[in-house]
Amino acid sequence: MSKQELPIVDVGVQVAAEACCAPLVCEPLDEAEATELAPLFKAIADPVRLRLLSLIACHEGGEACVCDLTVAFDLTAPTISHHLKVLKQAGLIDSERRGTWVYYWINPSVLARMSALLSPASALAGTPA
Amino acid sequence: MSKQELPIVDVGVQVAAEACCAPLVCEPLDEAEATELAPLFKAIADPVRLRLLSLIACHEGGEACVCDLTVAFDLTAPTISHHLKVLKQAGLIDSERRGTWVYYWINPSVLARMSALLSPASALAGTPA
DNA sequence: TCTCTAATTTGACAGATATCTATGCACGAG
DNA sequence: CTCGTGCATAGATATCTGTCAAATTAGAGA
Repeated sequence: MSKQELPIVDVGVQVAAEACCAPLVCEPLDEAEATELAPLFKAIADPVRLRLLSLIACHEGGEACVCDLTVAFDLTAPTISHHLKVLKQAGLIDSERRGTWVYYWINPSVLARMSALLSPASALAGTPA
Repeated sequence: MSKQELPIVDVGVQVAAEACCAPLVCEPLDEAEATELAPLFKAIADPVRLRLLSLIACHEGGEACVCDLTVAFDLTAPTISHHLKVLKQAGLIDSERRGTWVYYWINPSVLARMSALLSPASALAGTPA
């Protein structure tokens, strides 16, 4: 109990980096990493963009036309376009124009990186390496 | 500096089952789910809060005192307090006062849920269908 | 060419957010 | 009880964000 009373000030705890993208729970994020990662989460920190991402990912062929996406919302086309731009600038999706339509698909590696960062504290509980 | 000892702690372990919510890529999110999930990502969509979460998760004992956290930033105490409140209201962390100090620890199950949602687009990445 | 449709860009505006200073509250020590 | 410290809240403000209407760009077809 007395142990918990003491303010063991030891913030500089740098637990030897080893893994390429260590989960949040394994090693403290430095300022640079946090600054780089936060915009990724900001990009999906919106209900519309979360659904857009999901709709694109689940769409047949792994890609979706803007017209497919727009009809799923009660929002105007410019607004959908804006959200797609945010997702694209974050690197979460990419797009290509084919004739009249523009198609979007997700970038799985970025999503995987984000997932890994949040991955279970379980790794900490029992992982050897 | 060569701290190798891992703080293998048991932080209120209650890892959510993986099957609780389908990944983004398996099934389109409906509006209600998106509205519920977006705030979780919004909570970590900030460099300061990402680092706070990481610092707390990595801290010895799985919990950290506010005083430990404040010194890691060039921000005032009220600002840190504000960010901790945002994280807590999102359900990502919890806290308790013990004597003079207030301690924060992360809620692994919420983090696990978020990770699972973004989890491997692998299904999608390899499906030419 | 001219016109129609798909999608983006621009400009504007209400609402949210990050930060600070000043203040208040809850402890523990005298 | 009084004082000092750790932390939270309140209020103020500058900036960012989501949305729409209007204008613009790009391609298809007559």
